[in-house]
Amino acid sequence: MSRALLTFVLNALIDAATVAVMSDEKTSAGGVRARVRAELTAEIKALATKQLETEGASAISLRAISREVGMASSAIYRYFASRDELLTALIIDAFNDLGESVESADATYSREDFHGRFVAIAKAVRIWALANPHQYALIYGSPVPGYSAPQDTIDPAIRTPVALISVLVDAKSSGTVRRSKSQLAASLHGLSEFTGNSVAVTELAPAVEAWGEIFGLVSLELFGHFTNAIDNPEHFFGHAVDAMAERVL
Amino acid sequence: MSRALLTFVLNALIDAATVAVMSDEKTSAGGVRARVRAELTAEIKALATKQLETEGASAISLRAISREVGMASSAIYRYFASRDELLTALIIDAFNDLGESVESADATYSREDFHGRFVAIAKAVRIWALANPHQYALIYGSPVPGYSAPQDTIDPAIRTPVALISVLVDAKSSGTVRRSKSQLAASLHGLSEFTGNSVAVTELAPAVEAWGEIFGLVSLELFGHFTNAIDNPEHFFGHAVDAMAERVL
DNA sequence: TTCGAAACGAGAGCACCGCTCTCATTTCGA
DNA sequence: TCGAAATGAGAGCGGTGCTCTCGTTTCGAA
Repeated sequence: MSRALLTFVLNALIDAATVAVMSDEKTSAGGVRARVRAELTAEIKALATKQLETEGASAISLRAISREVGMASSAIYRYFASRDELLTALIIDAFNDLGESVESADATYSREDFHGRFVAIAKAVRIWALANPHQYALIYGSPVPGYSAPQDTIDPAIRTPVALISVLVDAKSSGTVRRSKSQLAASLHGLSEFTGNSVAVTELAPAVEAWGEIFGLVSLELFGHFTNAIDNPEHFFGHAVDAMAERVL
Repeated sequence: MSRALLTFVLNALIDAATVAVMSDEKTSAGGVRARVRAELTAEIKALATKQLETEGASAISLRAISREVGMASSAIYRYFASRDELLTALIIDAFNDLGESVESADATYSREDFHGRFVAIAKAVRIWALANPHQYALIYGSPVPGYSAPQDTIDPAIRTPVALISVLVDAKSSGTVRRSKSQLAASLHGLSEFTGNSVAVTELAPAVEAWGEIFGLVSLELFGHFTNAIDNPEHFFGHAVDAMAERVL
């Protein structure tokens, strides 16, 4: 059930990944030129990633990259039409990287160990965020002013919340799950349909709340809002995640 | 009890607000020059705020402001030593603005209506965030690369979480509050001391979790991570906040 | 195999940006 | 009164994203 869900999402985003970066894809054929173009595109992205990891997103400069790659600043625009497009590529990579970490953490637990899977996923998010703070800020921090997420980013983006909901779907298919008391039909209808209606809206609510709390706690810690307030964030996060799992499952 | 706590914090941040913006305060005396300097400083900040609200933080440009205020681009640096310093001033303003909204929402409920106060505070955060998205992103979004919050910002920053905890402190002083099961002494010791040890660490945990969830849900909604997932964020948020209040109080 | 179209790289240039330095002028306070 | 401090203007430095043009290279279809 959730396996099918996951595979569906995975396929979707593998498709998205192989799509060309420029608006009009020029990487179609397998000529020599196409290969060197792919290599250069990858090199540009790698340099941008290095800049991101060391100096942060705002330090990513197309001119600096063009200098490092050894070509004129104007030539870079043959590969990425704008700085925003480069940023979008990095965002997709970051979402996928986080998603992979989360999925492999999930995979280390028995499919029936719902509590273990839930906790593992949550902790994987935090660990990844601490290890890749700038990437985390890039995907979960404030979006740039007029930035509206391109279609290509949404499949990678939902990978992590989908992993979390999959645990719920699996738990639902092999037992009972807690359900919140309120009526939420109006709010979570779409999400319930996403699970093939296998999870009712009332059962979904605590999971969405938990996702909000996971994201909130990680962000608060990473962005420095817990300094001088919480002495041992890892310890506290572990406790909180435990409590969430009990609430959700 | 919490009243004292609040007044303490309030006084601290009023002090902070009257402190001069430049590192070496030049606004000491009451001469004509001092007055015009204060006016100009305010005008610069107002223009920056306008830019922030319309175009976002990244669009704030000292040169553009100097143009609008009608002076040379270099002269602006007599009032704010750097773009970062201007940003910091806006951050402090935003924290205080949010704090005021939260506190006045809190004040509309009877001091003994802990549930009502809790819900009101949480909803005030969301309402303010939706009304001031760029300000919210400025204070709760990704911090700029090497940005470490100046001392002046922390008092305004804790205003909102303090309001939330104050509800807990008040509830504690006039009844019982739920306590989480785990041992958290190592993590929340400092925060407990902040409440004058009137709230035990085990009682504090759900409140911090709730703060994380409030912040997480608002951020996810505001930054667009709920699009196509949650049909009625307001409705859902209301439900979630209710659940939180029951958990905390 | 030829040849035109597409892709490419370089260079110059535009309009910005944050920030610094110098220099003349104004204001203030001892 | 007079010197020191505060202020504003201007020029300038080094950087940014992005565009346009102009040769050159490569590719694929005729």
